[in-house]
Amino acid sequence: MTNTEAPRTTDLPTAWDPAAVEGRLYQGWVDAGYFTADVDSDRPSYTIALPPPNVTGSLHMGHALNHTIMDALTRRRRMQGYEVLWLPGMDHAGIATQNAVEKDLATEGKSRHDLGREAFIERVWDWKAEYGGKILGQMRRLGDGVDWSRERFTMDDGLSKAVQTIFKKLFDDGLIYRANRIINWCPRCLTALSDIEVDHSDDDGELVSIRYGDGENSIVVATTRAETMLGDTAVAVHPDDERYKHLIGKEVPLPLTDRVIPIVADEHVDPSFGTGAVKVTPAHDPNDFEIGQRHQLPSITILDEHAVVTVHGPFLGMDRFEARPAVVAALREEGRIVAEKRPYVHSVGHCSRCGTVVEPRLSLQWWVKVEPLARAAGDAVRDGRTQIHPPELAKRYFDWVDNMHDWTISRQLWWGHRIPVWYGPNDKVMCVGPDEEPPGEGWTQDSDVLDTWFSSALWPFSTLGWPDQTKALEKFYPTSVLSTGYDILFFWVARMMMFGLYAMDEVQPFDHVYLHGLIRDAQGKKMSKSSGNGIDPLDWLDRYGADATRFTLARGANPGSDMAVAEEWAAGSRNFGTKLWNASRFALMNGATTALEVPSRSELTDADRWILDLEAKLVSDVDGLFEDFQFAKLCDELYHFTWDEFCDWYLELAKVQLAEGGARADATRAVLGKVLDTILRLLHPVMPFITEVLWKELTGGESLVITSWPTAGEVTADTVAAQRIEGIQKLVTEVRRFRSDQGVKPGQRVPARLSGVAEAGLGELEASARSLARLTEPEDGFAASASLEVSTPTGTVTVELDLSGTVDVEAERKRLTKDLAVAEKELQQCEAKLNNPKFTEKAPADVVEKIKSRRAVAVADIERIKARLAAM
RNA sequence: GGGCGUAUAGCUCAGCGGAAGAGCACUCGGUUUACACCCGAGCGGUCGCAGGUUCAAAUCCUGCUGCGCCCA
Repeated sequence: MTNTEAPRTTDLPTAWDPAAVEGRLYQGWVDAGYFTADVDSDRPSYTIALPPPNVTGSLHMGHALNHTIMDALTRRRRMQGYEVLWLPGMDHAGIATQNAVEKDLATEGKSRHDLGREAFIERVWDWKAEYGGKILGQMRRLGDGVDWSRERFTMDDGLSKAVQTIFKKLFDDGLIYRANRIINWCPRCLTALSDIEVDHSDDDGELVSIRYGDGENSIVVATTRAETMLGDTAVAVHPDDERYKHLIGKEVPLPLTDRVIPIVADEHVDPSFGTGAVKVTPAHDPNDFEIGQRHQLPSITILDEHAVVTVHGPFLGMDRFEARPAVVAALREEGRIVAEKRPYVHSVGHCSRCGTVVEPRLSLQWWVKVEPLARAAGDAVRDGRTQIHPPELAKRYFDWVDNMHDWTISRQLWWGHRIPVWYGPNDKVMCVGPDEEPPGEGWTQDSDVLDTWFSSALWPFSTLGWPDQTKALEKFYPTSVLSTGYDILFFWVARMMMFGLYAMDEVQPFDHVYLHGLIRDAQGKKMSKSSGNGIDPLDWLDRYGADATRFTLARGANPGSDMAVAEEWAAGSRNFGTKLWNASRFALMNGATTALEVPSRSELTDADRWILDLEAKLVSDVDGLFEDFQFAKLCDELYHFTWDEFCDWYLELAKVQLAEGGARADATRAVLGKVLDTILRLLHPVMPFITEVLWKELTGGESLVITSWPTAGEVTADTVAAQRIEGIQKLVTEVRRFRSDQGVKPGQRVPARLSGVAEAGLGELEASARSLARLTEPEDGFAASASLEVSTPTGTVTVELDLSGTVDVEAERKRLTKDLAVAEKELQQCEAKLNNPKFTEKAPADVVEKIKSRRAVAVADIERIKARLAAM
């Protein structure tokens, strides 16, 4: 604390320039070690594992929102005295990164196969060193208070060891197996994909009906993928379908081939869809595969890994999209096309990484048997070990984990964690643990790598040193909160839950899951490259600063619901920062300080007590809203208090108190200092930069980052002060309204005589009221040319003004007529209720009382206004 | 096809049983010694539609319609 004697001046520049200050400030915090977590601390821990961004990615609005939330949460806990660990890092993004490097290689006319596996992987590491992790620098610009000393990457040695450890454990427990099944295959990335790496969209296609067989023994099937008929091994119908009962068990010749295929009965066929008969291609459709299994049908693969036709004949070598019309044309030639529908809109799966249409493909892959893991993941939420916010989304989580399909984890890539399984002579298979030697001669390792999510599912504990029993793990696991968008609840949250519970002896990976909404444009539309409505957060950081960007995002963050953002929102937040800046400058120029003790309540003015009470309520509200993850609401409260209460009213009232000088001015400086101090502390988690600068100037303290969070004390209900301020606000507002209606310039001072002020208990505030309403004392020759009566909670005040004769009677009549209409409507509503005996009988007494007093006020207002109008 | 959510001022959203709110936009007036990124005043809504419950419904229930999301 400084010994600054009030009043003093301030060195604060006249405007807040974020670009000039933020970088330096941030580096200062990092250098001071404020964000470094201490495992040996005896403070309670608070941990957030940053959802690792993709190593190839850069900061987008979704990140900016999520990072703002996590930073706000951790900064508050740090101020509350927790040992905070916010752990940063990235994932290796198998497909995306490999694609990026292969694209690079392609410009040199090379493929990864030209380099060979080892050289290629080296090349990826080089690429990462040079281009990867752009986002880490962008996080600094946002102000993320992460512990950089603990930064992790999913391909690090330690995390790779964690991957191998859990793979071995799952393998030994029989939860990992290898099976030949239909998987989602990307013919461009040349790898398997899990269900959730496939995006479905409604695309234009075609529906072609084809007749198999002839005459009575013929049957018509419909398909959107005519080319797959080359791999048909049956036609299926529902067993109860009267139309086809006679055909069950018979065979039909398959057109364009020399094969005949059976007609089988299967309960899963929907008789009402199409013709009720479906062609069965077990090697190229997941449902057909199941039918094939049930009826022991052969699977004929007709497409290679690039989705090029491999069956001999006229279609050999054609791409699937080329083969489709060719097959239809050939069938038409034979007169087998019964109907064609184009366009036929249907759901088509696309690779989430490259957009290529996914090809269901029969292949041998590694799988995680999720049933026991998913049940545990559901239970952890069901029994409250992990809480989902907002709770409505828990249902979606249960729907997912309770109906989860086994997870394909092998990827036909080079960049990633290689599957630690070796194949030896006589079909021997061996899974190698992290501390074991791979088998020697005659054994080869599986060439595939693991899904990136397999390693990021370990993130909350692999980053803390698992499988070693580290102090960090002991101190910081389970993590406190996982914050992420609800869109990756399934992708990632469920998987972290499964692996966390499994690896950590049923201890959940996080106590709370906070799910925020998605960012949309000003019209509520999804941001996308194609519609060009995306906003780059870096642009906002450049033009409005980190605080404004963060405040905009936090202010829109209502739990679980999407938020629209636009330029104007950021500008509004910037304006708020400027307002805070200027208010602080004013306070400091007038000697606001935290070095002076706030005097006891009896020595304070109504205005002082009023603002202090509001401040206490603000602390309590904001504190509670933080606990509830209600970022939008807490931002709104802070905005409203700062601008509408503190700036618009208290600062104006304080001007009069400061002008009084002496003890009154000193008390005011103390109150200004206290309230401002609280505002800055409360705002710091969301707007760390501007609050830091202002707070240091106000208090001379080291840093707001390590200053204590305000504690919610007793909220005093000083109704006298509250009513008097309400009265003075009413008085000032009515005078302003009158002046505005009368066309009196805002700055023009008007002589006025006030009566009834002391009787209403507003004597102490009269000077303030005059200052705010620009009213001067009546001078010699004062001649009231207009007057108005203002009813306040504590009495009616009459204001007589000398407008030098020029009174716009028509404007005044209009104003009074409008007031009268409002009062009459009010009276009518109150009477309607009170005249209803059921209301007076059944409604609670306090409600009836309230309506009665409202009626009384309305009656008095009507009487007063009517008298005025009559007198005009 | 199944499930979930939502419909409130021109726009984006709060409010979720007892007097319709905010931000932005808009209109008018302002060199008021913190701030024009500002100040003051104002305009603007039968709370999607139709029923029901209740003394009382934007708020609870039912149906309908529109929109959105997830899953198949």
